Amino acid sequence: MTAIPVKTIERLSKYRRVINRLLEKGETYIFSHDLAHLIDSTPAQVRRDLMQIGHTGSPKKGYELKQLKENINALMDDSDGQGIGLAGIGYLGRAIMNYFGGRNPKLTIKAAFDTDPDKINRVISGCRCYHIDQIPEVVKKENITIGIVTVPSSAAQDIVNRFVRTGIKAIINWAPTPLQTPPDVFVESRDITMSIEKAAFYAKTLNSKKK
Amino acid sequence: MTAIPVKTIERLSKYRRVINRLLEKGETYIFSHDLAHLIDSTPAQVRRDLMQIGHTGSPKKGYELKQLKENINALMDDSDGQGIGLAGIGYLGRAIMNYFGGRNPKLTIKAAFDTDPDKINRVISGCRCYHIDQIPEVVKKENITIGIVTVPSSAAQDIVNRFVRTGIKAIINWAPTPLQTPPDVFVESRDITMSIEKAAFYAKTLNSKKK
DNA sequence: AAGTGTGAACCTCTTCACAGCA
DNA sequence: TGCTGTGAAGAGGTTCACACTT
Repeated sequence: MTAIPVKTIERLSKYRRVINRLLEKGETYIFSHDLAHLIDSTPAQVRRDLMQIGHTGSPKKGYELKQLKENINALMDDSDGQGIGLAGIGYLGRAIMNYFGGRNPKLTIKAAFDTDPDKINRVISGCRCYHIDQIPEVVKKENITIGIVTVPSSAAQDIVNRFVRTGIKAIINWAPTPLQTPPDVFVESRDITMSIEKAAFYAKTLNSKKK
Repeated sequence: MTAIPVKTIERLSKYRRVINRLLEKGETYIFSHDLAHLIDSTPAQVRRDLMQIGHTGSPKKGYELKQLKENINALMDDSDGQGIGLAGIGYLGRAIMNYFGGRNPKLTIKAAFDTDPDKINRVISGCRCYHIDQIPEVVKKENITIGIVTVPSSAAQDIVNRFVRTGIKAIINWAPTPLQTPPDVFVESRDITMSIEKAAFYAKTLNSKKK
């Protein structure tokens, strides 16, 4: 058996979100084409993804939602839960804290780090703030395994080095700069400038196509 | 000649950013392996990308930076400039306005839209705020061709419909919900939950690998 | 000698198409 | 009949490997 494709992992996160909504509404089964519609994908893609995680359905009723949710959880969640540490309490950091807080019971933002003395030791958006020098102790104490970087570009590499040194193995970087990390660290970069410039290019292209 | 791959467009945005920095430092030429290192890519990838846009270098000196910048601009920029409209003035909206303001001379956030009366007609992060009912007039007046959506999920589809109705052809969506759009509209979705859950999965996987 | 330009191989992911099943 | 499960084909993107250039 080969590893599950990255793109499938991404979609499993989306499936789970809509499945939770469906279960709350009292639904029990779903067909691949309906699930596909809800995450803006295709029926063949859904069937292929569920095949990857070994979930099977029936031609008559489709996929059983409760079981499917459990199968996705079993693959994606750590049974002990995982902590998240966020560095950089600006607008972007606060947006993420507000948005993500309490959304996933196995995944909690446990600590925010900054250098601004006005923020340290306060609780902002439900999250305790610490000085970045406290990263080693707090990461250990709170079982933090994921680091979020929302500091300015100039500070990003330093923060990442601190995270990596304490053993963090996955980083999400919103600073518009590439990072040096060891090969066994997963880095996801979300580059805002790049997104906007890409959209601008396609806006231009699509506009020039109209007759 | 076939179209330029999406991934190449993404990297061209990154090349341009580092080229601007190099030009400011007075550099004039660069080799593919050095440029690759700066955006965390490979020499073969750089040569392939520059081939796509018809830029050529010399074995002796590499690629001429000023000319390369101009070639990327010629492909990516609209000579008249393009306006951006942002809907949803929360933390995330402000983060984007602050970060992106003045960064690209051909690409300006011209207007922010919200429904909160306290924000309307004020200038926030250097950007004039309007009520969302004013989208049609402001989009026309300011030549807005790109829409950024940072409203809550429940409001996202309505905002997108308003943008699409005024002729906007490219949308960047930060709300964690799929959008219904006509096929000739480019949509880029930046799903924060998905990013974090993906990172959590790889954190778990990488941690269980250590002996 | 040390780089570029590029056909071809390779890899990853998506879609097709159809056998099998309830 | 209308779905699922899946081998095979296709599309898109990356890397290899080497002829060519200075």
